[in-house]
Amino acid sequence: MYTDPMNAPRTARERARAELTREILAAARRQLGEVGPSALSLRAVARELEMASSAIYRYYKSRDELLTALILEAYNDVGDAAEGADDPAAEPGERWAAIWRGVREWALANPHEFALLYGTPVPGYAAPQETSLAASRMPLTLARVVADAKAAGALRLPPAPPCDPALIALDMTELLPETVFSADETARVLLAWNRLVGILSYELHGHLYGVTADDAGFFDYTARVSGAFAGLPD
Amino acid sequence: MYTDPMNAPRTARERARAELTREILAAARRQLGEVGPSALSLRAVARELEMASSAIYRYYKSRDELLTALILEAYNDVGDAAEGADDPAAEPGERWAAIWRGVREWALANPHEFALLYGTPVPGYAAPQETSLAASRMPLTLARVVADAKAAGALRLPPAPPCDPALIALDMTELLPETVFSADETARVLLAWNRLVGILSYELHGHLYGVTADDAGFFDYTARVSGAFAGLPD
DNA sequence: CACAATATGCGAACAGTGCTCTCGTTATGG
DNA sequence: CCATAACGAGAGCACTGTTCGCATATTGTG
Repeated sequence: MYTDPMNAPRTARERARAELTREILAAARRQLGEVGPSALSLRAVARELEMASSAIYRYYKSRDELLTALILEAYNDVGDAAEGADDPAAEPGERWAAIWRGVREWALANPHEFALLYGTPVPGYAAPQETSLAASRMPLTLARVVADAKAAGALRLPPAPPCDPALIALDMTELLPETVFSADETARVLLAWNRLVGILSYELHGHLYGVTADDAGFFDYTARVSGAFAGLPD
Repeated sequence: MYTDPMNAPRTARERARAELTREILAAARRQLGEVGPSALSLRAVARELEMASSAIYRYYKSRDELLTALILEAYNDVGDAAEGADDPAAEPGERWAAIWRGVREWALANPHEFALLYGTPVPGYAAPQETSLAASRMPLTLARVVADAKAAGALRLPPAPPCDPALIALDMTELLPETVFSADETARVLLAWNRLVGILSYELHGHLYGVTADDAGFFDYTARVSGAFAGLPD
């Protein structure tokens, strides 16, 4: 966790507050890993920390705010997993597959966090700006592979129905300044991102039961298909 | 609702029981449409029906069982939407797009039901046999378009990484006896089904905010891309 | 240093929830 | 006709998120 030196806690009280805020989040996260988002109980978190349940409200205004903090953390976690799995020196196809596998491993190890991010949204959550930035880290890691391949002149887009530029609002050039993406390329990357999350949702939520015989293998196949569609060579 | 004539209610009590069972489900569904799965309250359902909350338990053993009944109903609903949107006499591409649009309209009109089916699973979910049959209706509608195109010799599979047959457990021939699907074709249909659900999840859960400029248009584009990948002509 | 302002922790309380159990009442089948 | 089974109602249990008032501890300031 990065601490802004300008806003560093100066008094003992502020220091204790920062620490307890993190401890509450950590306890909530432990509980989340065990019981899932819908069963996350503020009172149980308070019990684990041996404090009154009402004291939690000095640090988080509501259960939803605590969940939002967990969401932010989880977005950064999956972003870390994606970026950590990427080896920029490798071949595009290998980079792509490694990122996909990295995200899958994170999702299998943290299914409740994954559900928190990509499953049914919790009742009254309103994604703040900070969240959308963290949320973009994982898909950006995918996009970077495509961008690098394009910069190297290695992008090979297989034929497919074209995407009307008017359908896309996202300006990829803002996020990856050194590359210019066409609407078609942007759309293909978006679909790859959606595919990665979609296939993991299916696997984690049991929709592939009796359908696939080898989930890991089918996942790798899906990664290859998506990579090829996004224009990665071989 | 189909009533088995062999198990038709014979006594007044059985008749009342069947009716009340349906009324409870209907009230639960009304409530589901308003507040979503996680906030569905058994007691509120009982209030709406002006009965004691404990009386509900004579008809559904638990809240989860009531939710399971709602899941079954929702699977059949989306199956109805898909089948109802399909015009077997139309061109494959048109059939495909119509089914996709039909499912999207259902999902937009019933977001909580959609979340119930394809979002985070509720606590103790145990999908009975009946559920998986109902769940297969929508994807089967997609598969039928591909099967018919193949039977007409119109299937044009664009090049893509091959799918190892060992990865697939589903035997499509069991579901569509008149056509023989290769593992590759089966995989492509599976991915199309996953794509349809995935893109709708993104749209409904707000993951496309600031990304797409025209959700309906992007959805149609996604349908075309998926149809082409599944081998539908034009 | 003294003091007012503020931050914090606690316990009680409120309105909910799912669910169980008991207890009369009512309908059913032998 | 009567024992049995089903049923509805209500009380109660163990929870939940959240609010409120009160006591205590820590501040910045006069």
